[in-house]
Amino acid sequence: MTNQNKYLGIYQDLVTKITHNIYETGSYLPSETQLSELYGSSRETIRKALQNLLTNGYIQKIRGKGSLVLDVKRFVFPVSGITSYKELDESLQMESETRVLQLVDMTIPTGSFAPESVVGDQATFIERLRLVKNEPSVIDRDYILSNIVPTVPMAVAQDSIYDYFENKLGLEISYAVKKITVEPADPTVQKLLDIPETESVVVVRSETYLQDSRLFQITEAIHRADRFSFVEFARRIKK
Amino acid sequence: MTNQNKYLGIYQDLVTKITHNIYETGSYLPSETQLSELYGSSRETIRKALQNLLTNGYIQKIRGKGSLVLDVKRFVFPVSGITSYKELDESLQMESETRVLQLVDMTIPTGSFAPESVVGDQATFIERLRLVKNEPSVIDRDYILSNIVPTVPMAVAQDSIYDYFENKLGLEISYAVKKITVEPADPTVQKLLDIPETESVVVVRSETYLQDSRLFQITEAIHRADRFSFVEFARRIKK
DNA sequence: ATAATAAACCTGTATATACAACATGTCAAC
DNA sequence: GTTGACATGTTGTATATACAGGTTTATTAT
Repeated sequence: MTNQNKYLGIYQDLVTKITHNIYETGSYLPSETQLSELYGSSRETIRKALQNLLTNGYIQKIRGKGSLVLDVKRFVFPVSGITSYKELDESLQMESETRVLQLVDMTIPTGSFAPESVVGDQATFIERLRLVKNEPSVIDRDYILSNIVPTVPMAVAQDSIYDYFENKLGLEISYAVKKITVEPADPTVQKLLDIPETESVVVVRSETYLQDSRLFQITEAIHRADRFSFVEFARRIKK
Repeated sequence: MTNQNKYLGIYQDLVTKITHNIYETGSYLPSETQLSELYGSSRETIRKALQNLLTNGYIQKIRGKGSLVLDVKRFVFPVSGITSYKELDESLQMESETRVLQLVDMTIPTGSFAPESVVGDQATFIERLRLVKNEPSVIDRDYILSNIVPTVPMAVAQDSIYDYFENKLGLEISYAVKKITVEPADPTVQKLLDIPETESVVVVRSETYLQDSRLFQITEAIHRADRFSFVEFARRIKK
């Protein structure tokens, strides 16, 4: 339970304190030296934790003043980051339901949304329909590469595949590349999402990689356009 | 010209070497100690530069092995990060043209896309049409708050407002919150973007802040859905 | 030959120190 | 009263050291 990493533990503690309004929006965190005394660590360790808060949009550091708590996390993060549906569901309490439509082992065919590099590879294909407040909202289609995850139990597809990967299999999910486009809905999608003809859908295609940079999951998420909302926090890179 | 910050200079040097394939995709960067010798710096300074490469998706660090150069930046970044249209245009050479439709001083009205907190404030309103390959693609609507930027010359609106803000006015643009939705196009938009009725558009609304956390720009970018593409690089946050 | 061990190299974490740069309040000089 | 100099507290940068933990290669023992 206790975290291995000091600075990650401090980061998480600060996040919960910010989200629980113990440190309020618009106010400043204790100074780095104060925090280092509070947590019994060096200032550098505190700075690593704060760096994490910074890149995730929790604070803005202002030289000579301190770390300002931002009012940004009030936003909801429907697609941003790498967050599983289960985690979103829990954090937003959005009354969602998941229906597993397909769960089959197959070789990845050409012409699918998967990249060329994995065509012909063995994978578990999962198709799921997500309903929010009993309304169909998203179709999730996943290829899980079998050389990394040999088999995906039905109960896992119904529940949370990320929890299974990380906590049962010990995989370290690290990063993903996501591409968002707007496309016309094909008849299958129209029917599943209960939308009229000519209606467009938002398609989020992503490739997810492990800590050692092995590709292990390819996903296509098809959203009803009227229910789609994506919030991004971005920092400007100095030139 | 010479950068003040050692680690930022190293970061930029590594970025250009990666984008110019001096360090090739799939290969490893020199080790941290080697880099520190190369750049005449301490290992910690190198690590700060690498941390920047990591969060921006250029490399993946693998413990015991090294910093792997990722094949991710091949993607195009049409909306991601805080990048001005001018910068995108230059980096992608996308043959774009900008037409300034409006440039007026006004007070921000209620019912606009700007948040409540700035309604009634003085601002410069800029409306621009972006054409790519002579096709209308995006409508940009900006409120630039007058208490920070008193006036925006026409030539600047035509060229690059970010360059003006940063290099002429010395403003430090720091972060932005962006929200992406899909909405039906109103008749004005339909006409400007030359799209049929019932067609949807992608709307990116953003608030941009300075280093001291003052809000200074509110933007609404309306994209033709068929030309819209958004690529995100995301890292998973450990729980 | 094979397997275990050791060495060498890599990144990850934690600490300590020093100084630069910015913000703010205090106090003296004018 | 205003200004200016200074002290203090804050974050930013750069350096150095030590050890933990993972990877690879070489060596040694069997």
